[in-house]
Parts: sequence; C-alpha cells; structure tokens
Amino acid sequence: MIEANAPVTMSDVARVAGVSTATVSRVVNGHYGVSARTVAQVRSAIDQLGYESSLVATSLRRSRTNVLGLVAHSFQSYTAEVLKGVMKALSRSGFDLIIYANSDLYGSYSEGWEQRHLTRLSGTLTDGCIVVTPWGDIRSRTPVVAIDPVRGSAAPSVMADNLAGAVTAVEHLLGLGHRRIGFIAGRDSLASAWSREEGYRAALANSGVAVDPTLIGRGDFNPESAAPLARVLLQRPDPPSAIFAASDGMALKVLEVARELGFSVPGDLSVVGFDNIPESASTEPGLTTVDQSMYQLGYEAARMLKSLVTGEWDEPRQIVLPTSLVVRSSTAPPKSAARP
Amino acid sequence: MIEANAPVTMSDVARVAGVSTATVSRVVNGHYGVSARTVAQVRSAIDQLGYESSLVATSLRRSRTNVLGLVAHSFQSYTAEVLKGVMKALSRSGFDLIIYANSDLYGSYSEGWEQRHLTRLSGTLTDGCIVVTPWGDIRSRTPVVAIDPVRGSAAPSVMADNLAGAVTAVEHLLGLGHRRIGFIAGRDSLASAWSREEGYRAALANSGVAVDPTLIGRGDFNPESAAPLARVLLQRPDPPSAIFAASDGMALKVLEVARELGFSVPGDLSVVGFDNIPESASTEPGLTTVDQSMYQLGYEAARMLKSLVTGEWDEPRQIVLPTSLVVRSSTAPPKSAARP
DNA sequence: CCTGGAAACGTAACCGATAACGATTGCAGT
DNA sequence: ACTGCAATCGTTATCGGTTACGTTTCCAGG
Repeated sequence: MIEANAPVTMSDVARVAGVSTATVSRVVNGHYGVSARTVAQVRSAIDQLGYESSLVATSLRRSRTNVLGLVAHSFQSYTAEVLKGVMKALSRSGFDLIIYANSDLYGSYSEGWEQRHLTRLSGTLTDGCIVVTPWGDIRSRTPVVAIDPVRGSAAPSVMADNLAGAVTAVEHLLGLGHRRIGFIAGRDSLASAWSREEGYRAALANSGVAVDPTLIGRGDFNPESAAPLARVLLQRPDPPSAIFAASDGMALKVLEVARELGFSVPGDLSVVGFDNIPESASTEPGLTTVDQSMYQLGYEAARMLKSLVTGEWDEPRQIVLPTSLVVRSSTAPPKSAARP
Repeated sequence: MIEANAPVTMSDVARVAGVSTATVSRVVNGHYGVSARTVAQVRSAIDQLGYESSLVATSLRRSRTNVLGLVAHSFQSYTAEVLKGVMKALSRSGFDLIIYANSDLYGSYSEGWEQRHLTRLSGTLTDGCIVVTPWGDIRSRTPVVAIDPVRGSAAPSVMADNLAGAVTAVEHLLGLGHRRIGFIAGRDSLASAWSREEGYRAALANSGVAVDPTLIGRGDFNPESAAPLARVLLQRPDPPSAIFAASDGMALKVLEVARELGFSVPGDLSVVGFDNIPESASTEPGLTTVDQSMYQLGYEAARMLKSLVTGEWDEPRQIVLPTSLVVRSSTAPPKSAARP
C-alpha cells in the first residue's frame, strides 16, 4: 500500500490554516503565545492534511536528533540481550535507537571500528552512543557510554562486578574440593578481563592455594581462542580438575574440547563460565556460570546516556552492577575429592 | 572523552581550501567538473579539519535518509533473530537501521501501533520499513515489507511456507501413531495462522482422519492465550494424545500446563510447536517444532526493502521460504499405540 | 586574432523546520 | 482618549548541505 503523493509540509498546513509557519511550529511544539482559536484552526488543518513534522528538518534546525546509537562489534546473543535492556530504557522517552554492528565474519577484526562508526554517527545522526565492549579509547563530540569498558578508562561506563563474580565462581569450585583450577583469561585490554583474573587470583589466595601460572591460558573472549588453550591444559600429564573461563563463549568451547578429549563433565572436569548467555542453559551439561545481567547493563547504560545527552546526570559516571552465581550441572566435586 | 568543540561544517572546509561549498560538495560526492589540483586541496582540508558530512543536512536536501526502519510489536527472541538477518543484509549497503518496538507490557496492545510508528517514520526518518507480524493493513508513503503478513494482503512480504510446515508437523504425529491431535491456532488475522491451520486440516484429511472441531482451540500467538485452551483440551475425559500449537511460545505454554496437570511429555502427551525459537531447544523436554529460519526471513525482507527503495526490484513481491521439521524429545508414539 | 564550447568554479535558491526579533493588536489603568 | 504592557502573530535568518544556473577560464580550430 504505497501512496506516492508528496509529503505535506508545515507551510501546507500554514496555508490551509491561514497562518504563518511560525505559528504552526508553535502549535506543534505546544509553545506559548497562540490563541485558543488559532490553535484549533491549526490542529484541524493538521489532521485534515495528515501532517507529520519532518524529523530530519527538525534535527537539522535543533542540532539534536533525538536518536541514540548502539554500536557493537558483532551482533551475538550477548548483544541482543543488551539491546533489549536499552530498548526498554528508551521506550516512551522520545529517543529512537539506531544500531550499528560490524557484520564482518569472525576474525576480520579491523582495529578502530568503534571509532569509525562513532565519528560517522556523532553529532550528525545521533546525540550519543553506547559502545559495547570497545577495543580502545574513544573520542567523540557527543556523549558515549561504554558497556564493559577498556581497562583504566575514566569515561562513562557500565559494567558488572567482575571481581566479585569471579571470586564467587572460584570459591564455588574451591568449596567443591577443587585445588588445581585452570583459568582462561579474556581480552587483556578490557577491564572485565582484568578483574576476572584478579578475582581468580584473589579467591585462590584467600584459600591459601598458590597460583600456578602454567594453569593460566591467555584468551581474548573470542570462543575460538579458548580451544588451543583448553587443549594444552587438558593434555598435560597433570590436568586441572576444574577450569574457570572468563566468558561463557570460551567455557562452551572448553566443554567441546573436553568432550573431544574424552573428559566427562563434570565427572573428570568441572567448568565454570562467566556471562550467563542463553546458550549456557541449553547446552548439555548446563554450564555453571556467573550471571551478569546483560539486560540490566543495557538498561543502565541507556538510562545514563539519555540523561548525559539531556545534561541532567548527577550520579556517578561509572556504574557497577552485581553478579550472581548460577549453578548448573557442569560442576561437581573432583573425582579424588580431597576433603579439606 | 568528550570534546565539546563545534562541529566542522562544509563551509569551514571551503574556507580553508579556498573554494566554495559547492566545490567541496562535488569533491565529497565525487562529482564531475573539478580539477585534480582542487580536489587535492579540498581533500587535504577535509582531513586536516576532520570533516564529516552531516547526514541530517544531506538527508533534508536529498529527501532520502538512507535509513531503514524495523518496527515490531515487541522485542522477543523471535524479533532478535529477524534482526540479525536484517543487519546482515544491510551490512556495507550504505543503509543504516533504526528499530522501533513497543515495549508495552504484555496485554496492553493498542490497535494500530504499526500504523502510528510508520507514519511517524516514513518519509521523515526512514526510506522504508520492515514490519514484523503486523496487526492490520498498512498505509505508507514509503515502501513497506511485512514479515508474516496479514491474511489476504497483496503488499510486499516475506513469510515461511506455513502450510507445508504444518503438514509435516502433523504428519510427523500421524506417523508416530497419533490420531486424536489437538490444535491451538494463532491470531486469526495473520496469514501464517491461517495457513498453519489449513495445514493441520489438510494433513488429517490426507490420512483419512476426521477433523474434530472440539479439538481446536483459538489462541492468538500470545503464549498466555494458550494456557486456558490447553487446560480445556487436557481436562476432557478423552484428551488428545498430541497437541500441535501454531507457535513455539504457545507450545511451551502447553508443556507447562501439561506438567502442572500431571501429564508426562512425551509419555502421555506429544507436543509440537512452530517457529523454532531458541528457547525450544533448551526446555526440558526439548520441543519438537517446525523451523522457519527467522534469520532468513529478516535477511530476505531487508534485501527486498533495500531494492524497493532504490527502485530496482524485479522479483516477485511476495517471498515464501521453506521450513523444516526439527524433531526433539517432546514427541513419541502414543501410549496405546494403535498401529495403523 | 577571433570564435566556440567544454571544463571549472561560484552564486544563490532551496530542502523543512525553528527561533530571535519586530510589528500588531487588545485591553486595563488613568 | 492616551499610555503601557502582554499576548499574539508574521518576517526573516539560519541549520548544513545540494544543485540548477550563470560566469569565467582555457584551449583547439578556423
């Protein structure tokens, strides 16, 4: 059902109502200084013609688009969850959302993607952006809030309490009796990766277990990166009885490698992840993991960005959200359960 | 890292390069009629100043925004899948995507939501829209393609082969030995709901099984709508041995009700859904369902909309995609397997 | 040397709205 | 009737580009 007639503009309305465009603009925006009679005339002309104001023209004039951007490296289930939260926060707020994601195939990462997207959007299409797991520092004329920011960044951001989350995860394993616990780290530049590793070390230290550097593999959050690391850990003569991976994507990969190598989970090996992506519930066995509500991360980031744009933000610019341990069936006491 | 300096405009570039804005525009758009020397000057001025053309101003002048819209009633996993496909199709196409979804709570459906969103977006912010499962007919100045369109609509659309899908689903049940098969229908106004019911009837007819109207419940695709219907079917003295629900959301609800009523699945009752949403894989037992690739639906819809906007579409304006049966563990032969 | 025409570039109107500013009107107070 | 202040409304510049059109430059051909 396409009607190809020309769009009806504000001056059309003005002509029909017998007033100037300025008056129509006042009526449309509910500004002061128009008599009730005129308002009625204009209103009637508006819906007689079916007038809708041009968002583009308005944006140009106001130098404010009322559109926020979400830029992500890729659109995975992680991003989808965040998106839901963002949309919830933006509903009925007058802001629209535009989303930007690389859709390159895995591996074709091009450094600086966030920056490219941002400079294109900022101040021209969007009033501000949310960046999900940035790769580096970001410059922008308009407000930007990062979800899972770069380490050491002072920019506005929202992230989970990664340290505490990692501690509970490792304590869960320790509580089950594990002492040789492997760790697969995330991309070093992210604050989350750093904190999760810190949590791993802290939990071990608290229990008087020495950290064995050879049990730590350096991944980058990309699931693929975990495969060779898991292989190395599991093919040692003295493999760990449990592995804590810094993300669910990597943990699921560990599960795959374990199966392939003949390890039964959780019989021979316990695995814990971090994130609680939907897939973790549906895998077999279900993955024990640390839940960081990605919905909540998105929600808070959007709430913050919104008020940053309107200039009414007074709360701290770095938000940390709590995490919780979700115990499923990928963890159990080690076979030779050395009771403490 | 927010820099509050004013945006650099085309006339800034013009001044620095010592030319007029018209010339800068020509260079930016690669138009004919500017000497190589001038091009070089302008180019250098552009990246000396870090100029980015204003998408808003360009859109206003060109009356073309290069933004497409996705409007959906709610943002569920169904929508997320569609979105992925859309984004894939739009990547590197020069089109951006803006998404619109009601985030009203369930039940607060307000008739005509798509129309409201569309008139707001069309021709002002977007060059065209994709509407997911519309509720009624749609009028728009710009192209619109529907995913899962209204019944009888001649507008551009993409949908699954719902008839064939339903037939295979019911044939699967028949093949297992079921004869009393309940059906929970979807929202009547949608073509998909209609075809799925047709498929149900056709499959039964083909096997010489009479359709019992009392075994048909009239739902509306809203999962909640299925609960009372399932209850009625299962509390009869002669409950069906299998239920085919027109959507996974409703089928999962059937599973819930069955559990609550003490039916074991698939022991006492087999259940089949339609859609293959992610949750269907992770439920216990896994839901046997008809897969319609929502990713693919989104991809095709975006591809079509894109060329509709640029006016280069020559293929048929109604696309039908194949479906496939995914057998999981919610179906089995009936207890009193009356071998045919 | 003159003419013609294409190439190169500037001028200015325009896209559709907003807002500063000025002009007009209405009405109360004196 | 006259002043003064508000309320009401129109004029016009402007947002940042695009493009029709006009002007100037330059060079080949006569």
